[in-house]
Amino acid sequence: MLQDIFSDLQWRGLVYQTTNPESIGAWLRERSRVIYAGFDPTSSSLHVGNLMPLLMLRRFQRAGHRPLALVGGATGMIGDPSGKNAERNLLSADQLRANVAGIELQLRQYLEFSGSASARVVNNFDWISQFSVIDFLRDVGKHVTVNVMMAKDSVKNRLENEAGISYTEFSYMLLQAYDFVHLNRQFECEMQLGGSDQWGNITAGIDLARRLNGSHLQGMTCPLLTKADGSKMGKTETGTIWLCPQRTSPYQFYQYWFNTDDADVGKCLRFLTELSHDEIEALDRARESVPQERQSQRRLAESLTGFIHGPAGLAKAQQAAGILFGQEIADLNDDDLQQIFADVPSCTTPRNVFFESGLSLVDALVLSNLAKSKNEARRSISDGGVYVNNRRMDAVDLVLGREHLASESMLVLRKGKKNYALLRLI
RNA sequence: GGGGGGAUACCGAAGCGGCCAAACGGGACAGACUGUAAAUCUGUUGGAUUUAUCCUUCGCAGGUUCGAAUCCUGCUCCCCCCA
Repeated sequence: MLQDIFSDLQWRGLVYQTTNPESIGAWLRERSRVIYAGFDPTSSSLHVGNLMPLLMLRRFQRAGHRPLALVGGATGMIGDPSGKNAERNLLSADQLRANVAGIELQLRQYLEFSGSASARVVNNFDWISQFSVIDFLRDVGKHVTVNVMMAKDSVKNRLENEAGISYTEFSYMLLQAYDFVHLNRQFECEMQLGGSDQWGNITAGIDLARRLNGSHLQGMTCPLLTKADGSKMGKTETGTIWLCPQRTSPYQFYQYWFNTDDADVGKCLRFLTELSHDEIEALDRARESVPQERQSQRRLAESLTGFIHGPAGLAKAQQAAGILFGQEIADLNDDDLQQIFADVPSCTTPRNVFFESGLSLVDALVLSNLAKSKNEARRSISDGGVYVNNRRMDAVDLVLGREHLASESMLVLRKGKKNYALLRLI
């Protein structure tokens, strides 16, 4: 059951460059194709920058094609010069192995591995490591002229740059080109996807496959996911937004998308969700008429968090969002609180003293570093800026006791809108 | 080497014997408003406290004085001009 995926991709603005733009839609409708996209093991987790190719593979899979996710265990040892203006540091073999393992695990989680269009994850180390230098130079290198390689943007930019390009990174393109040839032979893979910076590598693969296999392969690139101000999506002042919950909690992930600028959210909905055209257009209109409701951002955050962290992760993120934005905290247990406030600093106080004589709110604020001095703590309280379990406390002489606990052994202090601290009894 | 100017709180900057914990501006922190935005408005901005008071702070160390950020002596550092 093939769906017309190409016109959907065009509608979403996801088609940047393709081989044979006028016939590729028909080519895709003809029969189920095997389609590949590569993932660099530069880290042990995928990040927001990998979402585009990952989601592209999923879209093709849903439309009835078979996705092939390639982890660059071999190419990662070399370093892709595309889109980089400086030579990369080489990763150690151990580091790389760990990264490959982490990424494979994630890919398995996000693609479908059963049914007629079941996905496959491959590692190019498996075939590239089999090559001897002589074989590689004779069988692959002989078919590519340096003239063509130097004309590719990824190389040209670096030749013009005074930092130059090492022979190692210069060779990268040949490895990726050979991957396509190999996947074509072994899995009948006929199409490669990538970001717009991958066009040179993709076409190199297509050329090589024509010479070595006599086959006519296809390529397609997506636009890069950038914000209206030109900066990259998926980075914050505090760093990269990762897909693994250990590095970026589902809550942080949800918040990242929820805070998307109005100017960017329409593009994100098209690029990163599988919502219907009707729904996306309805959200566009809602953003015009009732921007304050932030429907688009909410839907985007829900869709992506649900996809990456599952329904349970989404529910936790939403619960955390509600609580961190002022909902009163009650009837929770230690585990829930710990989850929600995972990123919030905590402090401790002895249980027996707390139960016997209590702890003054002023002392608690100083203890938790929410206030630098008792004076400052008092000031904040009388300003109305201090909350316990999200309920405003305006009595300067308040003493905290058993009745203020939010769960078995914790209570939540807050100063101002967003400064939280967890107080735990030990 | 000679002459002149300066060092004040998070930053800039006023104060030049008591009314100085120190004007004003920025920043920061709260509150209101708002769309988890921006702008705006209000309050706070050395420490302790029973909010009245005490303690510490105006480059460093001494001194004069009932009283010093303010006057005197020495020291350290910075800037400018002349050689």
